[in-house]
Amino acid sequence: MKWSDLDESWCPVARTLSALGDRWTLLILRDCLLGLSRFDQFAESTGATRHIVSDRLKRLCQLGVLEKIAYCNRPKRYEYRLTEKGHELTPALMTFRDWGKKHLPIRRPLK
Amino acid sequence: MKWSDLDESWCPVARTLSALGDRWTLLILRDCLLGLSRFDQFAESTGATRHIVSDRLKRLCQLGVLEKIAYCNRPKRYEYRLTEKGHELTPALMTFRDWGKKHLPIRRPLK
DNA sequence: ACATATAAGTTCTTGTTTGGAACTTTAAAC
DNA sequence: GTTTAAAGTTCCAAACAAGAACTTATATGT
Repeated sequence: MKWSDLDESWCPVARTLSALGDRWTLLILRDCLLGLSRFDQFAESTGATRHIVSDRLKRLCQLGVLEKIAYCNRPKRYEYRLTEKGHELTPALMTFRDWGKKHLPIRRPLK
Repeated sequence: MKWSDLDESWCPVARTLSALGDRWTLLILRDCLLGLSRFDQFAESTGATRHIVSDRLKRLCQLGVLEKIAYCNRPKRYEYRLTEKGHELTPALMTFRDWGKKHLPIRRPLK
């Protein structure tokens, strides 16, 4: 079964993961919660390639999780903002944050 | 940047997603919460290939999110159970469940 | 006027991951 | 001794990702 076919699943978790559960997408949403909103910021902050950032932002807008807003007209420049729908995912990211803090500590190289 | 390099990120969300945030992994954890525990059950329920199920179960055990327990000795057969560490991810899956129910309704074909 | 800079992408090539089906192993059941 | 079952592994083709270079539109400095 292809991943994208999960959007027709009876299970709401599967449908959500089909939409958001690939690599990078949730990381871009983390950035939005941290206040980032521009293409180059997402690319730098996440480390994803520009190609991926472009693809994920497009899909998040189609889903209504983000909205694309012109913040400058000449030249045309856009930023991306979480919608209410997008904000409703915050608790999941909080859970991942807490879980990571607790169970995946950074291994700092000893000096 | 490669996805797996995120495990060294300063950000706990990124570290968690590096561990669990690929396709299928969270879906296997959903199955565990629904009470499934065996290889073939995961393969059938998620729709992932056996190859992927094998890989993800291995990694979830290494992470300590699941534990592999023999439930039969001759022939050797194993099942997978959520650890306490694994159970702590439940709130994230609940959020995805609620979000999917609310925002991604199933489009049933009209008869 | 001309070169440089900036933001938001797109394109190209190469390498990695996934999807689907078939095969393997161990042992019980018919 | 053939079939069944669970839990994997192996193989190949197709889809996806990584990294770098290129594009477009405009503003800024010299």
